[in-house]
Amino acid sequence: MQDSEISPAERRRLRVRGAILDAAEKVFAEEGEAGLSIRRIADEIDYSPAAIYKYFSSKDDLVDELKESFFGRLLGAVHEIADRRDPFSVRARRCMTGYVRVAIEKPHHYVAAFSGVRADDETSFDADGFDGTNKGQAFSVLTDMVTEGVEGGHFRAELDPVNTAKSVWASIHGLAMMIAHLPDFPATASMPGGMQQAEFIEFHSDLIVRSLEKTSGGAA
Amino acid sequence: MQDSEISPAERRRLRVRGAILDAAEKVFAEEGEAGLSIRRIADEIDYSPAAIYKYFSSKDDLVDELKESFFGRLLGAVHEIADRRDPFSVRARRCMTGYVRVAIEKPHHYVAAFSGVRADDETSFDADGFDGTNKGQAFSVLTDMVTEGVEGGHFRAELDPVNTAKSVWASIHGLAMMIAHLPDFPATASMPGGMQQAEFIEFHSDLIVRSLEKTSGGAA
DNA sequence: CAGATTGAGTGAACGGTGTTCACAAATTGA
DNA sequence: TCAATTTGTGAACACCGTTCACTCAATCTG
Repeated sequence: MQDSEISPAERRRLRVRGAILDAAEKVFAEEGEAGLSIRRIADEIDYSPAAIYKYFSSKDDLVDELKESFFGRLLGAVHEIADRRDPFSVRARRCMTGYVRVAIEKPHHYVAAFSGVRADDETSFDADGFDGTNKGQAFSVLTDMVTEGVEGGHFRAELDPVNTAKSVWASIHGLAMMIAHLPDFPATASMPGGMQQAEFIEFHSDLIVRSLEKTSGGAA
Repeated sequence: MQDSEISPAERRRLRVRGAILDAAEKVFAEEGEAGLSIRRIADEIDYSPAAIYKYFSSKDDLVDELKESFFGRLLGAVHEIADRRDPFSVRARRCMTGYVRVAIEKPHHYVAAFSGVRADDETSFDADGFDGTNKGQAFSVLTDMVTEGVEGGHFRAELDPVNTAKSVWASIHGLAMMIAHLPDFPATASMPGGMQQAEFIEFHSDLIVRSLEKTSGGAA
């Protein structure tokens, strides 16, 4: 593993490429996709707009890389939670709350990550990791969790892991989107004892897990 | 109710305004917000781009009207379902399936309707209709439904209507967004007995209702 | 009816966007 | 040292939303 493997030219190239991505990331996080322009990035790194096209074939390409890397971080967070040795029921809940929490840390990223998926010809949703994309892997974490829940007797036996995982994902995705778009979605404004954001995320996750569990009964 | 109330000039103005909205609606439905430009609309109705600014103060204004009208239709559909005299449990499920079904009829509209909400300073989510917007009303339908479910003994008594309605809304919103972005989200591609879209929407709605119900138990 | 006033519609322009292209400068390889 | 490849640039193209001075037709008023 000698770093003399890559020439100084390549290293310099990677550094500039990184600087472009960093500048883009910064602007994107603060002002979203709308505020991000090639000329703005160029300004930020003191290059001419045209220079960026020596590193990225189009703005979409550049933005796609931002999205993928964000999704990677999101996936990492969920994985990290899923791998913990907590009891299943708390682990399942934490997967969901963790997903939402990380997702809304960068609202613009999360929203954008789902905005331009039209291009994907075949994002097949099979049971296993398949298509190496981060999105695919995030999904397989969910199917694994459902399978474990069913096999461990926590979840209803008739639940199909793939469809159930999709439903669960849709539900937490919905909350993440809601909060990303209207940040004070959970805050029940005029209600004195209203829920804080964190509390609401837990409430929502709890409802989802409940919908899968065998025993429910309102144990007041 | 004599139509001589409005002058021919006003009528003509309304007709042109309508033509602009119709043209915009058509382009928007087919190509989304990205494909919609003032010049494109102007072309479509054989006017100059500048003419449109005699009817709308900005493109955002125009698009906002498209969104609001779409949300109105969505609200109408859900209301219509909520008012039916079906047994509660099927009515509750139909509210959700209906919402998703109508939402994804015009994916671009639905996505856009949630995209630019940042401006709303105070979309307070109280228990009642409040803020006359369509969004607000759609929400109140949900709180009413939860309240009815709790009072009727179908739902767990400890559920707070406002928070529960928000959670339910987030869940169905998530599915609608998923399908809007990746249309074959439910289709389990490589799985032979995979679910069709309609079937999956019902599955998802069923899971949501189950999370609220008192009795669950896996009655296989 | 004549004249003044309002409003609709226009073409041209401004500043912004993503992107391309011919060209200069610098770095690399022989 | 000379050739070749790559990096960076400035100017341009086509598009965007928007504005503004302008024309022309319809309307209201005396």
